[in-house]
Parts: sequence; C-alpha cells; structure tokens
Amino acid sequence: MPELPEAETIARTLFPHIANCIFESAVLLRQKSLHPLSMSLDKAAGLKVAGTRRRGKLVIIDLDDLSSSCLLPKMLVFHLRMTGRVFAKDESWPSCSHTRCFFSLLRPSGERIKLFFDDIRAFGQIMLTTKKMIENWKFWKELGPEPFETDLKTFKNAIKGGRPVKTVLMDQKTIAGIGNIYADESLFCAGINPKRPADSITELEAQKLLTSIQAILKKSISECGSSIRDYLDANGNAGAFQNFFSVYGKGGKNCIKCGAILQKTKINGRATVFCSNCQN
DNA sequence: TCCTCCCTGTTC
DNA sequence: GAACAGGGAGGA
Repeated sequence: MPELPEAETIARTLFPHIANCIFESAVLLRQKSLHPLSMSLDKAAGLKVAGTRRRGKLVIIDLDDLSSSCLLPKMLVFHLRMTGRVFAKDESWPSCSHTRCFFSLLRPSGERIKLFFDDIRAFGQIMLTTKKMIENWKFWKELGPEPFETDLKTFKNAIKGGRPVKTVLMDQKTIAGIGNIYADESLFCAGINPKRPADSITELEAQKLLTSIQAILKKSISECGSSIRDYLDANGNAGAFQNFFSVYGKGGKNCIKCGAILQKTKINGRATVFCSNCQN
C-alpha cells in the first residue's frame, strides 16, 4: 500500500532507468485506469523525461516538450492507491494480466525500454496532464502540505473538528501522504489514542505528533518503505520498514513499550491498532 | 459525518 | 465461499 515513503522510493528508484528517455508510444489496457481528467496517453509521444518526484502519495514523472516553442511542461501522474506499481523493463518484457498500461521509451543510447503501470486491484489511476490542467483536479488542489515542509502552526490548525484524530491525519487535505500504516505508527509514537476527537489535541500533543510523523516517515524512507504484501520499488525490491512496525498489523500482540495487549478496532472503516495503556 | 463502492488475491 | 485488506469519490 504505497504511502509517502513508498512513493518517494519509487520516484527515486525509477529515475535512473528512464532518465532522458523519450516517450514513443502508449498502450492503455484498462480504460478505467486512466484518470477522467487525463489527456490521451498518446500525447506523451515525443516528450522527454526531465525528472521524477513525489507529491503526497503521488508519483510524478516530469516531461519536457522538445518540439513546442511555448514550452508547456507536462507530467505523468501515478496514483498507486493499494497495489499500483511503476517500473521500467527492457523491450521484450511482457505485460501481465495486471498491467493497466505501458509505454515504449527510447533511451539516449538508442536502446528501447518499456515503462509499466501494473495494478492488481485496479484502484490506481494514471494521468497525463500539464501544470495548469492539474489545478482542475480537486484532490490536487486541496492536497495538504508535505509533512517535511509544514510547521507546527499550520499542522495544529489543520487538526480540527470532532472527527477522530486518525481520520483527520489520513485526510489528505490535512497533511499529504499519510495512510493507514503511518497514521497508526505515528499516533503510537506520539502516545495519542487514535479515537480522540481532533479538536481535543493540545498544542503539545500536536507538536509531538508532527515530530513523530516526520521521524517515522524519515525512517521508513531510509528503509525504502514498507512491504506488506504487494509493494515493490521500481527495481522490484521490497522495503524493510515493516520490520520496524510497533502496532500496524499487531493487534492482540504485546505492546513493545508496556507489554499490554494491543487493541484492534475500526475507525472510519479502517483497521486500527493501538495500545490503550500508552495512547491516551 | 458516516457509509458504500470500486477491485482481486489471500486467509479463514 | 465469506471476510478482509483500504484510498478516495460520491451519496445518504
């Protein structure tokens, strides 16, 4: 389940494979995997890979239009949702039943490669867009600040309302890139009960929570993300942060801090694990 | 503000 | 063969 650290790892590991490549053609195998606001993937032809990056959980390939005099930068945006994967392989690599689209790319060396977007559960979507067009996307426009670029005041102001603090954390408008894994882990690290109404969080707790989020995301990025079942980076390697989980997927086991049995519950329809002793 | 739906592979 | 995993859209 790619969240921020996994998207970051994919963006980093993908770039060496496709640096300076020119897009030649696209094959879309599942129409619904194309975002409704996307332009036709054929429009990628002739564009050159300028870089790869991440925004929240989104993986982005920046593209330069070499032919256009008005230099209108385009970008290919991947929303990986649960099981999306982006990776490059040599030309002979076959698509599989989970391949949603693939591109043919030309390397500066003249070698031809393929860029795949595979997605088992088919929740993910791909979008070819421009910096201007993407502003029409409500999700993009409302996306909260990056966890490493925000400050306490902004964060505290976003933690508001009577919803459970975990729900607010996972709301991409609050802060970008936090999903179920990192919400549970951050709340445990900060000693905050995930069911607490967001507006009951004190300034001190918000401070602790933001620090925890940043520390956990940083650690996970350094471990190349978490691989629960499906996630692999652009090189096909698994992450290792799952070996550092304190609570996620550990309901019924003992708390690593106090030894109490970790509670498993559902918040907003999402599996949630916490320690009722350590998290108040 | 909460619930359902979209998906498919894995586990019970 | 049902339950479960879950991000985000959309509807109640």
